[in-house]
Amino acid sequence: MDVQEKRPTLEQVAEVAGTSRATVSRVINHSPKVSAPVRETVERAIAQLGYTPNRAARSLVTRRTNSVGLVVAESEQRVFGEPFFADLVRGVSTALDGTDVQLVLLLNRSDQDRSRVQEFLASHVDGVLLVSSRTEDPLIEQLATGSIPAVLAGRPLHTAQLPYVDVDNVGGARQAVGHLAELGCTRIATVTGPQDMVAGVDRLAGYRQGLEAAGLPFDDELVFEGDFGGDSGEQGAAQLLDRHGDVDAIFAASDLMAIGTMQELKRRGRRVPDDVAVVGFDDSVIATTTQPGLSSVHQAVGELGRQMIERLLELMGGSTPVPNATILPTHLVVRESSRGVAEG
Amino acid sequence: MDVQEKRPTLEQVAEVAGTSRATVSRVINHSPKVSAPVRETVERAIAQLGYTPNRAARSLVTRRTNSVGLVVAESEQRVFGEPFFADLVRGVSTALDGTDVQLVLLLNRSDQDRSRVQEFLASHVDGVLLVSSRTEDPLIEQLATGSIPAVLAGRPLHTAQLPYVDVDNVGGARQAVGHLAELGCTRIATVTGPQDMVAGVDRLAGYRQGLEAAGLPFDDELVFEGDFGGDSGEQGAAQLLDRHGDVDAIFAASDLMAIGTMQELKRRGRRVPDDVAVVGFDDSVIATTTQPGLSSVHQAVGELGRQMIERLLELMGGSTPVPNATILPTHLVVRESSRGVAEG
DNA sequence: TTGAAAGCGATACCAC
DNA sequence: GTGGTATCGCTTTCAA
Repeated sequence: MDVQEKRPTLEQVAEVAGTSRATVSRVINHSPKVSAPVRETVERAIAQLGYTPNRAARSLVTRRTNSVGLVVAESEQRVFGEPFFADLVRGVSTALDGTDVQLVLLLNRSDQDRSRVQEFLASHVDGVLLVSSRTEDPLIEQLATGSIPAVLAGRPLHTAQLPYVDVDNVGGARQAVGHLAELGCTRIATVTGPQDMVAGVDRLAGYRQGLEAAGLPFDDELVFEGDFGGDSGEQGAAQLLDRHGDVDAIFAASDLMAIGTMQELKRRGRRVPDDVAVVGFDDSVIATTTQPGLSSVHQAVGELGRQMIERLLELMGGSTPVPNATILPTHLVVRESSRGVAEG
Repeated sequence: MDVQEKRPTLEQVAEVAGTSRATVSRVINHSPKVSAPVRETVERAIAQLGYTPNRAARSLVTRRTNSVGLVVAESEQRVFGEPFFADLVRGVSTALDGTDVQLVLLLNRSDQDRSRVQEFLASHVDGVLLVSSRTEDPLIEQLATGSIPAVLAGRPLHTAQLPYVDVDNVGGARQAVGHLAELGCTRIATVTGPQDMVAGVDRLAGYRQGLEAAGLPFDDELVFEGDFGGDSGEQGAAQLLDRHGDVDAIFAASDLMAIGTMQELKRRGRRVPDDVAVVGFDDSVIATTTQPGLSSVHQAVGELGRQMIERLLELMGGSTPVPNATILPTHLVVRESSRGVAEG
């Protein structure tokens, strides 16, 4: 019934070490005000008893929990589709290694949950990492006005009240389009992401910039708004080709959409890359499993997690919460779906 | 600098309600020994002040943390590859909804970490979910002898000391092979998983059972041991075909290996499914993105997580830890990679 | 049924 | 430097 083993307390360590609680506490917290010999004695006692501090007792007085919450808007297909989530967690977890800060996971599904989550956060974690691309998420606003340190994954669309870390969506998309242009493509279409998500908006912006840089005109009709899912890729390709049969390249804002695109192209007898070159975004595992291999923009998701923790720990350490941004570089990985078009 | 807002305490609630701490505590903990009118007054006061109990203080006296740890052996390609991890977390998280038990994530990478992790678990969580297919993981042994409730994801190979939840790997594999046999295939090879992981062992066992049920002979030479990764699928297919050119079906113990297999087949000019039918295991997203679509054994990973939490909460509630097993059904999802072989 | 009071195990302030 | 001690917010006897 009883969950915990009887663990030694500060008191007992003190007794063994022949000193006081206070001193033992100082040793544990690496206070400089302890003489070397005493410290040594205490450390021996600690080792001997296998003492570890009771977190609850400590939290009670310090008013800190030594844990950070990773809050994920459960609705996020983008987050849960593909290795994104696993990579993020891995990055965060890696960065937390050796800090004795623990990671608490919170998925808030419904909007009803929000107040519960919010309440929980306020009293049970020292900091928050928020993953929510729904640009209007009220939680963002609440965190911004609240007193608890928070860092966002991804640029918030409206508020810039909170520090955030994001990958260079614009740059990645621009690079992808530039690459297609260099290949000699002149009718470059795009299946873009939802325009109420920043990643969708930014990748579209990058697409425009890429066209501009290549001296190609922007054409509304060459844009299809998908939802990052595979089906919307198929629909997108279908619609784009119906509208403009001369499309010779498609930039899809996600790998899943890119794959959908390639499937539709195949269905229509268009060869990839010979007739239509395709580039995706994410560089997920599946990009390597397609036939032909999918060129894609790589984003360092693990690094994203690592950087978020770094920022957060800074804030928790007392840095003034200047809303600042960290943008991680993205780069294009070229595979067969966009290779040898010009050459071939 | 200060992380916490000034939150109301029991004391304050008591004052507002015109009663004592003790009574308020009873109300909060749903003790029956409180008169209706008093209870009502107290509840009003709680609502008015927006009171929520301080977890640390509570833990300190109850010696329970109200949190469970999800421990994942970081090395697990199988766990982090593909949606497995995300699905599992989602399932666990769903099951925890409304329990006020929080989920703490622990990835232990190196073996050195293990003692740290072990120590942490002992003092900071009320229960443990362990995901580790390394059959000899010492953590299993330690948890089995320890006093903290634990549930395993997947059948442990040697010890049956702990309750576990697993998917029906054997049945799924058997079904896959049976399906291939029904299609008329008679030389059914397999690219199996590592034989030091239970999932690998069980899926191979299922393969054998499937052959037997179909009246087909088992042949060592038709078995290649992969590592669940895509590359090993390619190697496997290559080696199997080199050994036996007449292979007319391949059952791969993971989707990634199945895809590798299909790539190698294509490279050799073997058509799927016409020349060689292929079935994978996992039924992950990528199974739907291949050309042709990959038939695969579906496993309910989310349900796995849900069931694990259910077991764990039972144990934490005081059930005697009878090492028992829960096996979740798997089922085959047929797609093009194994369709119309007999018919066509 | 209700209230007073004794801890739970740490931290941190205050003397020495 | 070191030791005593009040304190954190809650649960839980023990009396009343």
